[in-house]
Amino acid sequence: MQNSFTEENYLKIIHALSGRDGGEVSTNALAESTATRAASVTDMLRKLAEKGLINYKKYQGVTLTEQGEKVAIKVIRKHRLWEVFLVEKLGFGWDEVHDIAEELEHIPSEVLVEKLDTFLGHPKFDPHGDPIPDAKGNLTEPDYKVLTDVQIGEKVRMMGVLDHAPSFLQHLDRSGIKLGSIIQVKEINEYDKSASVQIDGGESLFISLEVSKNLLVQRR
Amino acid sequence: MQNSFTEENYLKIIHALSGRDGGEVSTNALAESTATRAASVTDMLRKLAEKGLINYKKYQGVTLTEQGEKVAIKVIRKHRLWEVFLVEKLGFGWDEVHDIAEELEHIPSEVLVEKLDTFLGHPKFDPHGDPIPDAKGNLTEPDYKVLTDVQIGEKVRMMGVLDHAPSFLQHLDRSGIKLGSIIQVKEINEYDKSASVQIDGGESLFISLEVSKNLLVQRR
DNA sequence: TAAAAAATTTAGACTAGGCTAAATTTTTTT
DNA sequence: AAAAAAATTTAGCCTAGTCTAAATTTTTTA
Ligand SMILES: [Mn+2]
Ligand SMILES: [Mn+2]
Ligand SMILES: [Mn+2]
Ligand SMILES: [Mn+2]
Repeated sequence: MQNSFTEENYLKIIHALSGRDGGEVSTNALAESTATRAASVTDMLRKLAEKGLINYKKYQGVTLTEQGEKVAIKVIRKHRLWEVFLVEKLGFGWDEVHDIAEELEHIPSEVLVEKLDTFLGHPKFDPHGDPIPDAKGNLTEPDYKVLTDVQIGEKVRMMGVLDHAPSFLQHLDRSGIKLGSIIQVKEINEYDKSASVQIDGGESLFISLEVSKNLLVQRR
Repeated sequence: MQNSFTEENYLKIIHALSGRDGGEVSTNALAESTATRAASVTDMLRKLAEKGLINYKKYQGVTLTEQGEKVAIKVIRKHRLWEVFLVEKLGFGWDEVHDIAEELEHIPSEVLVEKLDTFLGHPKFDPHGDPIPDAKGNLTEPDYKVLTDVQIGEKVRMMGVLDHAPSFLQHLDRSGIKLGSIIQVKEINEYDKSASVQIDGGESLFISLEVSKNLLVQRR
């Protein structure tokens, strides 16, 4: 049978929280991410386990089954493809598309997704630098590093963000930092770990530790 | 407050059933169109009346209030714009898009609709020839006539369909009849009212009364 | 114009998802 | 190794939307 919006959201969130290692996700973590109460999460977990989408033993946390993983990845694929559409075709800013994609990701129809993918030219990454799973369900997370791990003097390329909040993305816009930007770390302040960086060889600017922690970059 | 998917569907269906004259719609008609039972319709009508979206007095049938009409027209606008997108941009056939648009029409976000409209070049009609309401909520139904009302010898242009069923649309595809086709009525059989017509000056074909009744055309 | 038929509403119940408060289990501290 | 704290589950309840069966109102028919 079909999965509901709510079930799909749970699966997607379990996928995100269990990380690349596929570790157990706690009831409380899910309650936080779904903005519901722990008791409600427990109910849903029973149902998802019933449907064979998660492995769940009371008090032990949950992981996705193979089947649950497949569903989660399909939702993620749709979410990211729609984000590309919204930015590339409709002209939305990267800070505006998350909530809309959160709805569009639940529109059923395999053929719709594949036609959309073709229309967009089979993009590999979404507007935030996140990888788009392919039609077969393969999702490979590139191993970028965080800007805080970059040495002084090093030049790296901006590849993505950890924080997807509109306020953070807008802050990057105002700082002139975007996907593909070349960032050279000039100096790091001992006191607050803020950094002085140069973007695309332009003028220097200061960025806080909070910002550095949320920038994914790649050595070139 | 926001209206639910279900509420939006009811409003849209009430709009369709009350026709250009805005007449009362019966509980049973709604039950049929929503594929629910009359008792369920009654419950929903109480709720919609409560929200000021319909005029409802027990046993009297319903009409849309001005506010309800506005909501219905917004949903119709979204439905038809998404259908244009699916056909023009993604390459779906006109027989394949209705169910998908039935879901997409409920995605909220005014700005999404307006950007989509711009992206599509402000289309005036959807793939079935139905008029698309403008951003202000103006919806003007062109007054086409049905092919059964066309005299022998007359040449008309195919402008739309009354039946939107995939099977009917596919039948038209196989017959080579599409929006914009020039149809000349050659002969009408007394017995079953089937007609012999010529499409775009090509070879003649027979169409049944059932087909003629569902073709909207315009004198040229 | 009264009886029969049809349409509609009311009553009572169910499922999905959610909540609060209380009970239970696990984990952390002493 | 208890006791205390934190996490999780259970119990009981709520709303939206749906259903069936019964009651009521309107419409049709005789
Ligand atoms: Mn979602
Ligand atoms: Mn994204
Ligand atoms: Mn719909
Ligand atoms: Mn249409």
